[in-house]
Amino acid sequence: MGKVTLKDVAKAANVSFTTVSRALSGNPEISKETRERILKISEEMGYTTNYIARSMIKKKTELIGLIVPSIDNPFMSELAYYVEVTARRFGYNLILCNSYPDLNQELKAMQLMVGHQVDGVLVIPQKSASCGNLMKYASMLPTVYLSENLRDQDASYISVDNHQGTMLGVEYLHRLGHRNILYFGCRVGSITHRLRAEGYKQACHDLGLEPKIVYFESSASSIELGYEMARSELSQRSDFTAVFASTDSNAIGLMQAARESGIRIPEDISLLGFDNIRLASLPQIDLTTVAQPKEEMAVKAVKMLVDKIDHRTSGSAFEIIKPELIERGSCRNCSV
Amino acid sequence: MGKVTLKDVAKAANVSFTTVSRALSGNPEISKETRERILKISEEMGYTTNYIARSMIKKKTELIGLIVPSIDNPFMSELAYYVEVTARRFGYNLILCNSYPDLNQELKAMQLMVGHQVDGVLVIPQKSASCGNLMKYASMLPTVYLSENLRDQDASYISVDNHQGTMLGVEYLHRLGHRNILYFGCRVGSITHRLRAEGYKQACHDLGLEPKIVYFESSASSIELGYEMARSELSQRSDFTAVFASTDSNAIGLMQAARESGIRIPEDISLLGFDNIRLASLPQIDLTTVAQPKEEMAVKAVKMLVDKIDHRTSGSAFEIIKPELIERGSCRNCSV
DNA sequence: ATGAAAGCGCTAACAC
DNA sequence: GTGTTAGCGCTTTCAT
Repeated sequence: MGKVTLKDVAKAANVSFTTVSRALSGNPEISKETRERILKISEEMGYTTNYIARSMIKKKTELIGLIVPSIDNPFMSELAYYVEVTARRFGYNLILCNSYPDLNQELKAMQLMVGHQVDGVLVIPQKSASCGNLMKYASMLPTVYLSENLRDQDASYISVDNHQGTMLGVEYLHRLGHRNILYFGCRVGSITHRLRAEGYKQACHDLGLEPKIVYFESSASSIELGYEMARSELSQRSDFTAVFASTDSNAIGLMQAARESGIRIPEDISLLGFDNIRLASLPQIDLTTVAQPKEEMAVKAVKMLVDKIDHRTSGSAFEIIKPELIERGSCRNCSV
Repeated sequence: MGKVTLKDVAKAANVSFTTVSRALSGNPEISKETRERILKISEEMGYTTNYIARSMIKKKTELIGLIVPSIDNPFMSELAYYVEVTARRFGYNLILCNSYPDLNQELKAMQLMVGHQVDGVLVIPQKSASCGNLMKYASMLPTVYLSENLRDQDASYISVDNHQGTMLGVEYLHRLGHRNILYFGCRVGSITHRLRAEGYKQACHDLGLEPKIVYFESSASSIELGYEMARSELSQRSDFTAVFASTDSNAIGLMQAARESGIRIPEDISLLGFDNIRLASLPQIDLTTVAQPKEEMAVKAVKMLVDKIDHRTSGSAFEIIKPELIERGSCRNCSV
C-alpha cells in the first residue's frame, strides 16, 4: 500500500523530481518527449498527487467545511446536497460535521475545521446564538452562515426573507377568506422564528386580524414535537379556521394530531407550512407551504464563501432570498 | 488571518518550538511550569495545530472518505448521519462526495479521496458494478462498501440479508392469508435487487405460491419511478391481493398511483415495503416494511473500516445484517 | 530545458 | 528537561 511519490517516478524516469513535478503540472518549459515519457511512467506506476503536501506550500487545501446540526434531516440534507455539488463545481471538496446536539459540539466541529486547514466554512447554525459561539474561530477563516437570519450580528449569511414569507402566507390565507389564523410553533431563541412571527403579526395587523401565537420552548423543530404540541393545542382551542405552522415539520406533526382528533384538513381547518421540505409534496401530505428556495440558497452561500476565499474580503455580507408560496391541497377557500 | 504556528508560540515563550510541541502533545518529559506557561501563551495567541503538517509526518490524516450516490436521499442521509457520528467517535472526520449521476463521477470521487490522503473510504455504491469500477483505487487504501451486497466480488462490505428479508416478507403476507403476491420493482443490474427477488421466489416456491415479478430497467429507485410503473401495472393486472415492493420508495409511489385509481390500501390490496426509510413511519404513509437496521449497518461499516486502517488487514471481509419486519398499517389480514 | 535547494509546519530521533 | 536536526512530499525560486 506504499504510495508512489514524485521521487519514485523521477528515479524510474531518470530525471530530477522537479522535472516530474513540472511534467505533471503542465508546465510549458519542458520538452514534449520527456513530458510524455514521464506522464506514461507515472501513469503506469499509479502515481497520485499528494494534496496534503501540495497544501503545505500553497496554503490551500481546496476543502470547505460544512457544519450542519444533523445531516439526517430532510431540509438539511437537501441543502447539503446542493452545497456539495456547487462546491465541487468550484473545485472544492467538503468536510462534513454534524453539530448535534449542542453548541459545544458545534464549537468542536469548528475547531476541527480550522485544524484541517479548510479554506472556508459553511455553517448551518443550530440557532442564532451559534454565531457568537463560533466567533473566535469564524474570525480566523472565511465563514458563511446558511439559513439562519443573523441580522445585527457581525457575520455573513444567506437567509430567506422570513418576515416576508409569513406575510405572504397570512395574505394568502386572508384571500381564501380566513379571519382567525393561529400561528403554531414560534421557537424562542431563534431570530428566524422571531422574524417569522413578526411577519405574521404585522400581516395580521395590516389586515385587521387578531394574532394568536403558540410558542415552543424546545430548541429544535420536529414532527414529533409538532405532534405533541398540537395535541394539547387542538384540545384547548377551536377559535380558528386556519393554522399557519412555523415549519413544515410542525405542520406535519399537527396533521397527525388532527387526524387522531377527527379533525379533517382542509375541510375543518386549513393548514399552511413553511420551508417546503420534500415531504410536503408527497400526495399523502400535500401541504401548501411557503418555500425556502434551497438550491438557490446553497448556490449563493457557496459563491459567497468562494468569493471570500478568493479575495480575502473581510467584513460581513448577506443576501436575503425571496420566499415563494407553493399551493397544494391543505388550504380551503372558505370565502365562497 | 495569518495562522499562528508553533514557531510563533516558541518565540513568544522564549523556548524552542520542539518544547512547545511537547507541551501541547502532553509529553511527560517537561516541567510543569513551562508546560503551563506555554499552554497559556498558545491559548492567548489562538494557536491551533495544523493537522496537515502533522499528517505529513504521521502519514495519517484522521479523515475518512464517504462516497454516496446522493446525500439528498432519506435512506442515505440517515446512513451518513450514523457514519459521521461513529467515525467521529473513533477520531475520524468525513470528506463527503456525491457520486451522482454515474460511475464516472463515482470514480472521480474515489480519486479525490486518494489525493486527499484519507485513511480509508466508505462507499455506498451506485450499483454492483461500482466495485469493479473502483477496484484500481480501492486496492490503494482501506475500502469498505456499505449497503450493497457484493457477493463473489473481491471487496469488503456490510449488507443486510436481502434474501432473508424478502422471505420474511412473503412469509408474513402468507400468514395474513395472501396467496397472490406481486413483487414490484426488481431493478436489473443490482445484486441487492437480484437477491431480494430470489428470496421472494424461494419463499413463493416453499409456500406453493406462484411468483410474479415486475422488473425495472432504471438504475435508481425513487417515488416518482414507482408511481409511473405502478400506474401501468395497476391498470393491467388485478390478480393479486398483496404487493411486495422492492423498496419503500417504490411502495410509496405505488400508494399514490393506487389512490388515484381508487384502490384502497390495505382494504383492496396490502402493501409491503423494504428498507424502512423514515417516511414509512409517517402516520400518513404507515407502511409495513422489512427494515434495514441503518444504525447497526453504519456502525459496523465504520468499525470494519477502522479495523482495516489500524491493522492494515488485507483481504476482504463482509457482514450480513439481519433484517427485521416492522408491522404498520398497510397490510390486511385476509385469512379471517 | 533541466536540476539543486529552500521551505511549508510539524514530529521524532538524537544530543546535551 | 530542553534544544538541534532531519525530513514528510511537494512547489517554487534560482542557477545552469
